[in-house]
Amino acid sequence: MVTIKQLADLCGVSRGTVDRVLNNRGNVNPAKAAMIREMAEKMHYRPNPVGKALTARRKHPTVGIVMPSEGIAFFDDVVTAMQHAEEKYQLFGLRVIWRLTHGYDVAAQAAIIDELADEVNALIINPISDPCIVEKINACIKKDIFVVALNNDIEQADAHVYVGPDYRNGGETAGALLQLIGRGPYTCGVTVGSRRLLGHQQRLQGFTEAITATGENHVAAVWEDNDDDVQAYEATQRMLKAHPDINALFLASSGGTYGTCRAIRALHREQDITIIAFDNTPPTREMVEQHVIDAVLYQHPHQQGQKAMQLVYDKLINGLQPNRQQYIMQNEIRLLPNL
Amino acid sequence: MVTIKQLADLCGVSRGTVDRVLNNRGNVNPAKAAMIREMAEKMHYRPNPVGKALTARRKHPTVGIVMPSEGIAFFDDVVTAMQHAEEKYQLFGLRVIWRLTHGYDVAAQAAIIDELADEVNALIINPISDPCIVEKINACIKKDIFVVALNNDIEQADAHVYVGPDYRNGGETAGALLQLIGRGPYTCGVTVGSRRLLGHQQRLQGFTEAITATGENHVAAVWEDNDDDVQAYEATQRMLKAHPDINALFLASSGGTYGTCRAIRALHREQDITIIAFDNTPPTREMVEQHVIDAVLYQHPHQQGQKAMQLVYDKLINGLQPNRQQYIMQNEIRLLPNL
DNA sequence: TTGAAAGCGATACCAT
DNA sequence: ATGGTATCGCTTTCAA
Repeated sequence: MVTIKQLADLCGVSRGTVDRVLNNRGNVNPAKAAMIREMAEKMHYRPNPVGKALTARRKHPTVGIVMPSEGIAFFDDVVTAMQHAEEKYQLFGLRVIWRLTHGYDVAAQAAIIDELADEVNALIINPISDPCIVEKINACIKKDIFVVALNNDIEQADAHVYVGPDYRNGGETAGALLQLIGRGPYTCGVTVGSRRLLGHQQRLQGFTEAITATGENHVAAVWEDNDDDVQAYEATQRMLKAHPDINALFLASSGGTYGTCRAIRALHREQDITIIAFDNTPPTREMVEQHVIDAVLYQHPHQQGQKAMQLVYDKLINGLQPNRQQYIMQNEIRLLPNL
Repeated sequence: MVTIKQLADLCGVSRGTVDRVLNNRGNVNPAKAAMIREMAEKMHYRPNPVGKALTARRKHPTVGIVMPSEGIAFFDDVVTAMQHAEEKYQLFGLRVIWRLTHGYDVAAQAAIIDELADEVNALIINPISDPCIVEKINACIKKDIFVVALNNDIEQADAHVYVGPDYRNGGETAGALLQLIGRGPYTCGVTVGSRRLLGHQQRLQGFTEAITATGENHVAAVWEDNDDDVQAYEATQRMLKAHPDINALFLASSGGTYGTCRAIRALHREQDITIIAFDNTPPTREMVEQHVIDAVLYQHPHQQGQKAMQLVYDKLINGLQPNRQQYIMQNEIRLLPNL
């Protein structure tokens, strides 16, 4: 483990010069710079993260967290994990600015990004899929802000990291499980939050392909609940009357799960409809306990929050780059005992 | 974030004195010591982990890893995760001594512990359940070695941390899944590595209770495979001939899974026997792809290794205590798409 | 018993 | 363009 001091001695220069070279701060004789770089390479120099951490505080390492998490049970768990991480990492000098909002409002999120852009060195954001937001985020990245997209990726954005689920695989997994349960042939209903939500569409695609592969199942209806329990309740009632032969439901939505299940119970269909839903939230758990929901797909909310914070900590405090561009959480199947 | 220097100034003493008090090194006027302690409390002093890390290297922080992992596919993943962690943490000055052995030999493991006891500050060990080992480990703990029991807890041991699965819950989860699959009533066969393996017994108990709760299923036979594919192959052939009505298998063993599945195929019973096995290892995966195994219980080998190393790093390098005594991994249900 | 000072590794600033 | 020095928080050693 060679240090910057040893490197300086080996090269016959001062630590300051080595530091300037290795961090591209300029003002160094090109020939000398080349020599130092070569020596660093040869000696396998790696900056010691502890030394970096000690000086990092001067930059007031700060991360902004932007999540429309209020009222979304799944995000509560993500946020809780990030709060735990904050507690731990603040001992290391990391500061956190929270911007938790209610609902998806492009203008509001854009304003928050603008506001934070001058105060933070890193940004953890659940971005709304909108060109305006993408643009703002690209501006942040240009300003050398380290950006982590959480739970929803930003397709056209510059260099950043994604932490979140593989939506398509969630649908495929649900489809495989439904077939394993073996109460088919299935006539399926699928709920999504909104047709505009890319992730939910991907779940639907994965699910449809999985269950139709054998030719004996099909998706009879897809409806939106706008992540709202009342809308979900009414839509479910309506759709089940229109499609009385539906015998399986895939709840690709997150917010309306409870409303959907209440509708099923009201129609006394919980016995003959197999239901797979997402996320181990209190209402979902209740419906599993009451044997309305048969299985839950779990997307590691805690891991998502923790990983996002850890990436920021490693970058800002220890000067360590992430070793991937995407951190994809597994879709886990959970039943009552392992919920 | 008050520092030791600020504390010293507040108390009108030197940093050295504060350090002696807070680390109980003695040689301090009792009245002064009490005053300093009080002030530290009042100011919510928490030692800065970065400062600790910077000086930790003088103690040559070293962890010994003792695992009978050779030839056990599941442990390969645990070890791989620990190797990745080693790579990262060695930048922080952590040193690792590996002692990976083949097979469970009490005398051999005891000898390794003795050998390491003088060289390490921490020990990550997959302990053999044996009084002799427990005694050795307790001796380590008395010597202030930080002990992490990995994948198998040491019941009668002194203060230590456990990282690993909840075996009983693994059985319960398998039982719940089998019932959800709904090809019952089930006549079950169960394989364990050995009757002496506590974890496998707990899986069996959890499984049995789960499937017999409704009264329509039962466990017809339990056999050992000693984690050996050939033994597993023969035992399975024998048991399925003795119990031709078996229509479900719970492979609570780890090592013999492939042998068991080969026997099933040789008997052409893969269509009518539902099989649940543990661990996403290459042979298991192959049997899932060939539709011999219906579902796999995944025990987060990677997380297990990573968490064990992280606990050691936090303790030795940052001076942070673990915040739990047990880190229990979830039992996850995996099918082909999310394997 | 106590204080003063050096050192860990990287960085920032000031003087040259 | 370059070197020297102080700094971050904590530990350890040496001197008093």
